Amino acid sequence: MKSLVSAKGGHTRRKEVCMGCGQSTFTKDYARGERTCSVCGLVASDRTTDTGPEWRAFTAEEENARARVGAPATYTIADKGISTMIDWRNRDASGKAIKSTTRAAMYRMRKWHIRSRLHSSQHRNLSIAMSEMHRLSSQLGIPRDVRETAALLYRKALITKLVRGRSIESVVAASIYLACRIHRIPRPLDEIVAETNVDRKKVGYAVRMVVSRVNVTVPLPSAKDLIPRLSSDLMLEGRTVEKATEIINQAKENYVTIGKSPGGIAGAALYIAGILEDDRRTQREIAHASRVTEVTIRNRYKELVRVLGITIDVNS
DNA sequence: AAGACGAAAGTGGTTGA
DNA sequence: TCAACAACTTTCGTCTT
Repeated sequence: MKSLVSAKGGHTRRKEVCMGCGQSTFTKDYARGERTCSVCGLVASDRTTDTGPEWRAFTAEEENARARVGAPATYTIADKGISTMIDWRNRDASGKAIKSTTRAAMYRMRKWHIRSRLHSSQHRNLSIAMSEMHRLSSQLGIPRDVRETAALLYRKALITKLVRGRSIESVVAASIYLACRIHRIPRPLDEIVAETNVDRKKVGYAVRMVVSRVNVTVPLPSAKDLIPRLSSDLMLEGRTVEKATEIINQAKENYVTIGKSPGGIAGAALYIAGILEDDRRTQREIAHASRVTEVTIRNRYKELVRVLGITIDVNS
């Protein structure tokens, strides 16, 4: 995790070298308002900017009521009533006739002006939804092609009058969730819901509605799809990932994956692969990354070892 | 001290009447 | 709509490294 963050930083301007140890890893401590070097502990500055909210909230309702961030929805609602109108008369401000060349340009401008305006309530809805979708998918780091699928799903849902009586946000969240699954990069529903202001149940219901009413086949999340994400979170090596994939394939052939949570299977496969390839992670680390408990990892791993007849070399 | 193990009781979601 | 059910979680004590 830490090294991922530091590896990402392409901002050379912001890079600061610690005067104490010569390395450049600083962490902010908001509780004390200090920036300290995480290697040697030198306090770099004692005036940290707290980027968090200045309010406190004790319930989800309060959180929703007080949060001031979110989609700048007002800018996308229709034209916000401040757009310019282009007159149809071919006269300039003083009433003189406009030159023919200018007239042709005016004609094109009018055409596109009208086309760009939002006509029906559906367009209006779509406009709001798309801005929300943009916000949510950016927040979650959803790739472009998946966004396209999500947008398409939403449009289909809108046509089948599915959004009526439901919040736009919940259907948007559902579309993104399903698009991720279609593209075989499943995200846990909770992760998506966490970035919205709607409750989980409503999003879950919207997911069901979209699946049943919109004509799409959504593959069930499989353990194999989770491997890339998990292994990058755990910073495992290539051969370990390959081994884990192999284990999952074998597990599928032996029908031990049915009815089990994909996270558990993927985690267990990575755990075994880690031991076999000498690229070991603790059960706790894996459990945390794959969003199941250590116990589940243990159970799946025991089961996989038993069914697949893998012998674990203990002295490693 | 940290990690692994497993038992037992509790929880949320699916299935079938 | 409700109860049964399997999978999974939580909790906790014990053993191993």
